[in-house]
Amino acid sequence: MGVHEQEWVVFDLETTGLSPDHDDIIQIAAVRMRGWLVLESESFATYVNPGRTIPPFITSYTGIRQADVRGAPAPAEALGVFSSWVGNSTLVAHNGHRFDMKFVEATCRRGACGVRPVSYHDSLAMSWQLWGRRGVRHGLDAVLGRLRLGASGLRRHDARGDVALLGRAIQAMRHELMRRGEEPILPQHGGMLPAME
DNA sequence: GCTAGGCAGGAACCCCTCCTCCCCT
Repeated sequence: MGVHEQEWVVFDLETTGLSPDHDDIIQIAAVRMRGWLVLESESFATYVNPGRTIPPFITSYTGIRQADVRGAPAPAEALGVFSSWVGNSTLVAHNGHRFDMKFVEATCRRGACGVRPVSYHDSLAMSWQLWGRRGVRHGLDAVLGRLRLGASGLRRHDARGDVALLGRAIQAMRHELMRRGEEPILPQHGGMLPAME
């Protein structure tokens, strides 16, 4: 299967903080892409109950309140549901190599769940390829700005808004690379998700 | 975009350790 037909799941996590070891997931959102097109109708979103108080800074940053996660599944359980939704697709996240997948793996470890291998890409690689690694910002806001992609009603730092924007950014970056006559180079990493039930 | 933590990757160097950069919430 060539990269063009490949099916991807673009995903994003909101958490109680930056440390995979000391913080927990509070929201998971994802959208499917096929042939470099975002399939808006095939999306996934859930709040996650971290089993503790969400720091005020995180509530102001993400808009996620304690009441939003009350009654939501625990982190390992939510990841299990997500894993089933992902199926055999390859995951993609922005800075996923150093952030999102670390949280996924730490959550699997803490939840002592059975795991399965999964492949993933980090969309930072596309930004590096397009604009050069050094001396250029590659955060999602910087990428969206360079691509002239506005938020258009989507809320940044809500995982649902972020995956919709990241999907569009990936589409636009691919378009920009093709315009230059380049194929996107996306290194494939190996990670894990909870085993599918 | 305030705050904190630490990987990954490179440099220097021959195997590690140190260092710096940058991104995520």
